[in-house]
Formats: sequence, C-alpha cells, structure tokens
Amino acid sequence: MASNRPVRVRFAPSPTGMLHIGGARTALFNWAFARSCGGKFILRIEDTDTARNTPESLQSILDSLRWLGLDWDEGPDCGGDFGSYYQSERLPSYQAAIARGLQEDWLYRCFASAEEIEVQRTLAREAKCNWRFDEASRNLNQADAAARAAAGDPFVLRFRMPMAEDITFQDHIRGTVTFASQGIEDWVAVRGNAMPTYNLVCALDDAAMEISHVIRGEEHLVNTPKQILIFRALGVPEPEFAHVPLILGKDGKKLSKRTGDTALGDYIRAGYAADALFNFLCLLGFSIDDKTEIFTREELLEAFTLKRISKSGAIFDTDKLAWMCGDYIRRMSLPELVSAVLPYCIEAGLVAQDASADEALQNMVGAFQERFHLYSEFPQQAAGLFGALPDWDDQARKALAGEGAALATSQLADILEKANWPPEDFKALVVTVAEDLEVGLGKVMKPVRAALTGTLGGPELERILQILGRERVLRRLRELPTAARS
RNA sequence: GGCCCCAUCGUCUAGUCUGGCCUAGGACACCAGGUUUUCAUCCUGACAACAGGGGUUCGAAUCCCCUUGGGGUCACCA
Repeated sequence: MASNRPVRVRFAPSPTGMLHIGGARTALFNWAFARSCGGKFILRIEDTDTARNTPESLQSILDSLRWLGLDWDEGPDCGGDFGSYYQSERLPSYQAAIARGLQEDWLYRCFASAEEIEVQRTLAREAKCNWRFDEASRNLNQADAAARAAAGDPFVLRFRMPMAEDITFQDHIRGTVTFASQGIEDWVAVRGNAMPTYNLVCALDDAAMEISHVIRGEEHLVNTPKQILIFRALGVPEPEFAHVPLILGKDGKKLSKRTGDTALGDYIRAGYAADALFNFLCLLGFSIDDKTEIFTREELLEAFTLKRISKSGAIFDTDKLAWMCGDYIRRMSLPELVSAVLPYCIEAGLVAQDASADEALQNMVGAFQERFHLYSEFPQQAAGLFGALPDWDDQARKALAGEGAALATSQLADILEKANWPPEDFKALVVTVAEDLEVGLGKVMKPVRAALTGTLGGPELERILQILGRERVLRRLRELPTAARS
C-alpha cells in the first residue's frame, strides 16, 4: 500500500447540480491531504452525462469550492500537464483503452437487449441469486461478435469479471476490504451509443492522471473492485483508496433535500461564515485531538492525516454549525465583519452600496457582533435602528401599551433634551424618571428600549443612543409610544 | 433480499490499531445558577454513552465470535 509515487489527488464532481455538502467535504479532505504532504490537488469534471450537464452547475461548483478557500493545481480553469480536465474532451483517449480491452478480451460485446437483460435479472432474483452476465454474449467468440457488430447488431461493451476471485484492497479508513467477483455482474463499460460509463472513465482517468490516492465518499466503496480490475487489466499501479464516511441528515440517512439544505450554495446564501463552515466540515468525521474544536487552516494542515478520519457516518448538526459561526463572527475584526455583513444589509435595503466606510454602520455591527450567528441575521436584528421608525414586535407593543409607558418615555425625553448630549450617565437619568414616577426601573427601561429599538432585546441602551443620535432618540421616545399602540 | 461498511452521551467526537493511566475526556444542544436594565456574550454547575450476549485475559470501551441495530449499493447516473 505504501507506494512512493508523488501524491496526486483529485476531486471529480459532475456538473449536474449544485455542490453538495458531502462533496464539499470530500473536496476539503482531498485538498487538506494534498496540502499537508506537498502533493497536487486536481479538479476533474466528470461530464459524460451530456443530458444532465449544465454550465451553470459547473460555475457554481467552482464558485463554491473557491468560497470554501480551496485551490487546485490542475483543473478545467487553470489547465495542467494531464489535461483535458473535462472528461467530455478526453473521449479520444478512452478509445484506445476500449480497443485494447476488446483486443485483450476483458471487454466483450453484449448483444442482449435491455429488455432481455431485465428478464434474466428477474429470473435470477426468483432463483435467489445475482444476475451476472448474458451467457450467450459472454461466450461468443471474438470473430463472431465482431461480425455481428459489423452487420449492425446493437451492443454494449461489458467488462469480463473473473468467474471466482476475491478482489481485496487496503483502504486507509476501512482497512482491508474484500469483494468476491461472483457478487459483481459484468457491468456495462461502454453504452450502446459508444459513450463509456463512469466506472471505466474514472479508472482510466485516475490512471492517466497518475492519481496516487483516491479519497471519496463511502458510496463509492462498491465501485472500487470494478475500478481496480481496470487498473490491473491496464497493468498500471493501483491508487491507494480512502473512503470517507457519509454525511447524514437528521434522519440518519444520507443527507438529502428532504432533511434540509444540501447544497453548499444554500449555506453561502444563508450567510454562514466561510471559515466556520470550513472548520465545521472538517470536524464531521475528522478530529485533531480530544479537545480542539476551532482551528485555522494552517493548524489543520499541520495535523491532517487520513488515519484520523473516522469510519462512521456523521449527522449534520446545524445547531453546532450555528454556534461555530457565531464564534467565528465574535473573533472577527470589525472592518472584516462589516464587509461580510454589508451585502446582506444592501439586499435588505438598509444601506447604500458604498456604506462599508460608514461610521454608523460600523457602530451598529459592533453593537450586535456577539448577538448573531449568520451574516443575514444582522440586518434582521438591527433593522429597527435604520429607518425613521422601527417595526415593533409584539412584546415591544405590549411594553409600550403598558400603564405609564408613554409617560415614562416622554418624561425621559424631556430630561434628555435638557441634558448634555450624549448624556454622561444615562442610567442615572432613567433612575430619576423611575423614582419620580414611583415605579420600578423595569417599568421605564422596557418601554424606552421598546420605543427606541422596536424590540425588548439588544445592545446596551447607551450604544443605541449613540447610534441613533439625539434627534431620533427624542423623536422615537415621544412619537413611538403613541404610534405603536395604533 | 444479496453484497459491502459501520456501532462510545440526544448530536459531533477523544480513547480502539499498540488491552491496565477510563471512576470513559472535550464540544454543541438542553437544564439550573451567576454577571447583564434586557437580549446576547461570558463564568459556574447539572444531566447524559461504551447496543446485547458469549468468549480470550490477572485485567476488555479496546482483541475474537454471534446477535441486534443503522447505513451504503445493487442502471446503457455519476
């Protein structure tokens, strides 16, 4: 298993949709492995399914990978010595292998129609055994088969599996894995339309691109013996394998649309911090030690090893992800956070395009920094501080409708109007009002907060005062209590 | 169902390979306190797991077997 080949790993998405969370993590592990041992990380586009490919998918996959902070040494956009990195452009290179397979008889023409195969399958199932191949086709001699093909009989090319042979390989994560060839049918390697299938081209490309380690999702474990047989038929070195556990949804099954957002793009749009998602994805099935939760990319690369990837599937826990995002946000510098949050503010129509240097915005973000987990939550929470008047939530309305609320706020307004701005000791002023009205502090604080912000939670009122400015504070204290009740 | 993989708190995990240091550690969530005018943050504490059964051994979460449970996969998709 320990070959001395230069480390070359690849991530090979097919551009038929958005990048899946699981795919993102697979890419991440490949990247981390390459970067941690000085190897190359290659991006290969598996676009042999021409009917389902879309250019938008490809673009969004590349965007998602970049958003995560991954970079690659060879790929569709940057080229490399082993191109093309689009399988659709590598068709000629497959032809040689297919011809050789036919020549060497590890590929053979199968003339049984799909319907006939289906019948055979059903029969086999009834006999409680696996369908393995169409006997007539498998036993046809090469000359006769070639003749039939020349005569125009439709056929596919199947891989001739050994009759009885154990195919064993070492997996970096699973250990020794063995499949019996009896359990694997003579799979279709080339379709009736002459297009090669996944298992063939995947192995062919891994061989041609001199991939040293195949790190991919566990769902590919069952494909591995098929691909290994291709390497052996070709007489090229087999890559080492590492099958990473699946990411599961809340239901414990492979993460799917049913159980929540599955595309990385959904999380990007929702306002998760890239570094946090990166960190979190690493922790799904991998750990540095018994304590470390938050780490930098450098620390990851320092510690990364396939040995520390766990074997069992992990449920995608959005609660912990949200916590981690909040933690990253709290650690960010203010300018950094402002620019991260700005697009969401613009989208919410709260600020202008060029508001990043706006001092007021900086103050607001600072005031809310420890209060939100997703970038998109900031405009929601701070919305009340932007316009002329806030929207009051139910609790705020209740507070403003309370007995004495209007009196308290307007009295505070009167005091503020006469005091210096900003007041040296705001709390003392509030206490004065409370004593004057002979009510508890809360009877004043709550309506004031409600009047100023439209909600009962939030940053310290001193900061709110500073953010709103004298005029708006006075106006909100005087007008809102009445307006909110209507 | 066949084949393959997996199995520690509700969740992510450490510990498993190289049995003893495990009275099973950390984190998220939850709960209870404290700080805070509020919310959040922060601090303290509580709750909470080796799937079951057999072996092997002086000793098993760790090694072996069986059972059970979960997952993946069974296409001319990738």
